[in-house]
Amino acid sequence: MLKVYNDLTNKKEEFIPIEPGKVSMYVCGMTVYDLCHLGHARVMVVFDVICRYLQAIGYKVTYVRNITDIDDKIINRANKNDEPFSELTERFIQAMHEDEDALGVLRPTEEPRATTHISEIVAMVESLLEKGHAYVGSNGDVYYSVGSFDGYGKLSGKTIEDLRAGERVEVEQEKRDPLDFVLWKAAKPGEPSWESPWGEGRPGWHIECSAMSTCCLGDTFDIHGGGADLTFPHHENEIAQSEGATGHKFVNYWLHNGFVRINEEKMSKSLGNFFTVREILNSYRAEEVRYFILTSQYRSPLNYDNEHLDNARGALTRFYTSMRGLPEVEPAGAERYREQFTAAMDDDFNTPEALAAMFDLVREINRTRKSDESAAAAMAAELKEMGSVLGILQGDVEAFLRGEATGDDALSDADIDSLIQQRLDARKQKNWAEADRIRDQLQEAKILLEDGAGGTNWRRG
RNA sequence: GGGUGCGUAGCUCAGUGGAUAGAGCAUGGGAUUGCAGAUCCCAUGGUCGCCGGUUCGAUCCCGGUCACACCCUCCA
Repeated sequence: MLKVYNDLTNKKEEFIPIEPGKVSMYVCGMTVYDLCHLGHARVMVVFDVICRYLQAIGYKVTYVRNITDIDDKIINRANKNDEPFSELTERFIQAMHEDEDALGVLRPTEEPRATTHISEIVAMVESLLEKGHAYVGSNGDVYYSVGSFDGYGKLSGKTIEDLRAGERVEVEQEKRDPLDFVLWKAAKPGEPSWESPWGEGRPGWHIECSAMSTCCLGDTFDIHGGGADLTFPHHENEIAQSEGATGHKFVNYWLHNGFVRINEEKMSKSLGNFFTVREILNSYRAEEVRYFILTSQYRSPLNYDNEHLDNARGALTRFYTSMRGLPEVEPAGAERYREQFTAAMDDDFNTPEALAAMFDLVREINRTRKSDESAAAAMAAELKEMGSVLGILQGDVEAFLRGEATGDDALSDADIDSLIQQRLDARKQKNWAEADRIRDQLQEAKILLEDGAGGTNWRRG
């Protein structure tokens, strides 16, 4: 039985979809004015794994993740670059897709963009106006009237009084209440804009998610996800908008992932202490980054540290080493580990615990392979299948362990094979000094040799 | 100040109302190896933040307290 931690109730709850066998899920995606950083990667990987697991246990998942392709930051960046905003966003959408692909993140079912859903957004704003949840300011902005919505604060656990007490924003003159937020922003001269009943303008940030999620998944859907910083105000406002407009419950389960931290500080664009996915992929393999993300439960903070990425390499090496040299056969023989794995994932997608189950299986494979290679191979196939739910261990075993030659003076595979052959000859003659010299020489080049019963394996360390 | 979490092995993290609290890495020993590596076995290592309550029994539930993080402003 799958249980998920629901931020709406602050409890772990049994997951019951609206429609048996199907799951509708919406995740707040990127604002595309810059490259993805590790925080974005975490959202992508976490919800990718959630989606994969839901599919693995038999659900047909409709996974929608939006792209915010119009907002202040985009306009500012485009102005700074002196280019049309749409060129900027196209470029970073493409970059985002490249990063996702690199990280093995499966594409969502749909990736709606704000600029292609203006009519749905306008329709929702109109509906909110009709129902008395919104008003038009004299400057042409349309605002949501927070006080008109009874349930405001139910997701973030705040009350309107608390919010007033913590008020830190300059009051905008047009707003009737400082807590009100903009639904439709009137265009200033030269800004990109769309027609609306209230004049030329563009959507506010919160309304696009309400409009697009409702449009793609219906008034009520199963799961809404995103980073923890979106809980308030973004998701709170989405609830107010959607429930205000449709009169129906918006979302049954709210899931938020924790932050990536670096040096005990939140990694964020405003602090400028972020690593882009690309930078990290210069030093580490995508699978290592993915593994690193999965070593913590999705709601917990994730501390960035090179040492942790190095550990990821070690752990994956252990996984791949257990599969090395075994034939590809039908999975079998790992029932108890599979149960352990499923129990972990059923418990709010507990990937660290799921990985522990896989480590237990690795030991079992290594124990078994000495006496019964075909049984070990079947278990290795089980391991690979579990890995597929997490999006790891799908690569070629030898390719992973041997890695890629880097640098101009790096040895080619052929060079290495030739040196290994020379060493084998030396060993046959019990010329240990020469054998060890070759091994040390290879080790200088980060090539580690492993003598076994079936010959000598090598890997890059 | 308000909200939401969290505090478990040296590090990163799991877990549980009850018998010796687990994993990976790290450390020590053994097996294997020409030596190593990989692997297996064993071991070291935790007063489960602190105080109190409920209970036959709490690390786990409840209350309080301290520390930390995030949110209350754009942010994944």
